[in-house]
Amino acid sequence: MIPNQPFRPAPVSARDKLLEAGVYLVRKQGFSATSVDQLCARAGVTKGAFFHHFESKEALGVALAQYWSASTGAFFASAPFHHLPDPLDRVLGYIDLRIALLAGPVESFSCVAGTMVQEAFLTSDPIRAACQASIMGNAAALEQDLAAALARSGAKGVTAASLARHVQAVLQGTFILAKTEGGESAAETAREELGHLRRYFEILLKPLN
Amino acid sequence: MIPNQPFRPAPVSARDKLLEAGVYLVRKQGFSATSVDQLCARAGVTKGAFFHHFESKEALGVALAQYWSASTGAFFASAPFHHLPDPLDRVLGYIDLRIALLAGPVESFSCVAGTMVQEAFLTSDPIRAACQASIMGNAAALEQDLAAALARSGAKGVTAASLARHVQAVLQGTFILAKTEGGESAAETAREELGHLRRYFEILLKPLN
DNA sequence: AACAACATACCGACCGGTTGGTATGTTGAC
DNA sequence: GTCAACATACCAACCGGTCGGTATGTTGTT
Repeated sequence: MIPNQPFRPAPVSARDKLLEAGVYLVRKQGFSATSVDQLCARAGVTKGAFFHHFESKEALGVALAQYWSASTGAFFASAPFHHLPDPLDRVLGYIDLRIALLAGPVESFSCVAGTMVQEAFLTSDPIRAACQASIMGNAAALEQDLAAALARSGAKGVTAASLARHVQAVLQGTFILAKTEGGESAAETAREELGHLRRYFEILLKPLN
Repeated sequence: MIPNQPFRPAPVSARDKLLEAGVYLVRKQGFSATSVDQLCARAGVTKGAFFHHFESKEALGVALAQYWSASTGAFFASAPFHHLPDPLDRVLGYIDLRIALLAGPVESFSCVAGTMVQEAFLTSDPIRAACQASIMGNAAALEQDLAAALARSGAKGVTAASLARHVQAVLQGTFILAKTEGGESAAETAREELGHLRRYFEILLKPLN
C-alpha cells in the first residue's frame, strides 16, 4: 500500500529515520528477519538511539504500523477522487488509484502492516492489533462511499463493511501473488488482478435506474 | 489452505516429521522466526537428523513448499465437486469447499506457501519459486473448469488464467485479514469474505441462456 | 543574570543466549 | 563391511537488550 518517498517527508529525527528504515527493511525482508542492528545501520543511528526511542523491537513494530497507517491514511484522504459527485465513482476512483500505485518492484508498493501481521499475529498481540487498526482504518475510510453506492444499487445481502473488507483482502492477496511472481513484471499482473475487484464493484453496485 | 492432520498421514520418517513440524511452526510464527532447533524439538529429532535430510534451513523451506503443494493438491483433486456436470458448479463447489475449510484458529487454515513467500520473496529465490509453484499449481487446477464456464457465459475481457489467479489472491488476502482479527471469530469473518468471491463468479459466469 | 537541577537525545562497548551450521561418532539393516 | 539414518558435541557469528557515560537543552529559583 502506497509508494515510497515522495509522499512522506524526509525523516529528520532519529525516531523518524528508524521508522523509515523499518518501512524499507520490513517490506524487503519481513519483521523477524530484520535485526535492530540493520535498522540502526540503515537509519544511520546507533543502538543507543534505538532503545532510547523504542523500549523493544516489538515496540518499534507497533510504532511502525501506526506510522504506516498515518502516512497512507493522509495520502488517501488527500486524493482527488473524493470530490467526485457519485459515490460509486468515488469507490472506483479509489480502486483506480490503487491500480495506478502498482508500479516498480514489489517492495515499493506492498503493505507494511500486511507483511508484519503475517509473522506476528500469534507471537505479538500489540503488533497484531496495530496492524489490524492500520488495515481496518483504510477500510473504514471507504465505508461511507460504499454505503451510499449500495443504497443506490439493487444489491442485496451485502453490507458496506463487508465490501470494505473485501477491498482490503483483495489488495493484500494481490501483494502476495506479486511476491510469488517477483521482479518488475509483478506490478502489471497485480494491476490486472485488481481489475477483477473493479469489475465486481461495477456490476454489483450499478445504480438501479 | 487446507486443514491440519486428518488429511495428511501421520509422519513416520524424520524427514516427514520435520516437514510436518514446519507446517505447524511456519503457520504460527513464519519462516524466519522458526529456528532449526524449534523444528527439531517439535519433530522429536536431533539437529544431526535435520542436516542429514536438508542441507540448509533454506532447503527445508523449499521442501516444505513442495510438501505443502503435494498435500493440498492431492486433497483438492480428490474432492467430490469434480463430479458435478456443470463447470460453473465445479468452480462454485471449489469455493464452497474453501469456505467450509475455514474453521478453528487461523493457523489451522492459513497457507504455508503464502506465509513463506511473504518473508522470502527477495532473500531466497528458491523459496520464492517453490511457493509460486505451490500457489499457481492450485490455480492451474481450476483453470479448465473456469475456461469452460467462461465459454458458456457472456463475460468479456477476462481470461480463465486471470480468474484462477483471482481466486488465489482473494484466498491469500482473506488469510491476512483473518490474522489481523485473530481468535476463533476470524474464521467466520473469513467465510463471509469468501462469499464475495462466490458472488462475483456467480454473476460474471452466469450462463447466457 | 547566574546557576543548580533536571530532561532529552544520543553514543558504543558489552552481555548472555540463540542462531545456522559442522565434525565426529553410533547403530542397525542388508 | 558398507552405507543410510540418525545422535552428540561443539563453534563462530549474530541476536535483542543493557549500561555507564556525554552533550545539549530547559526550567525554576534567587
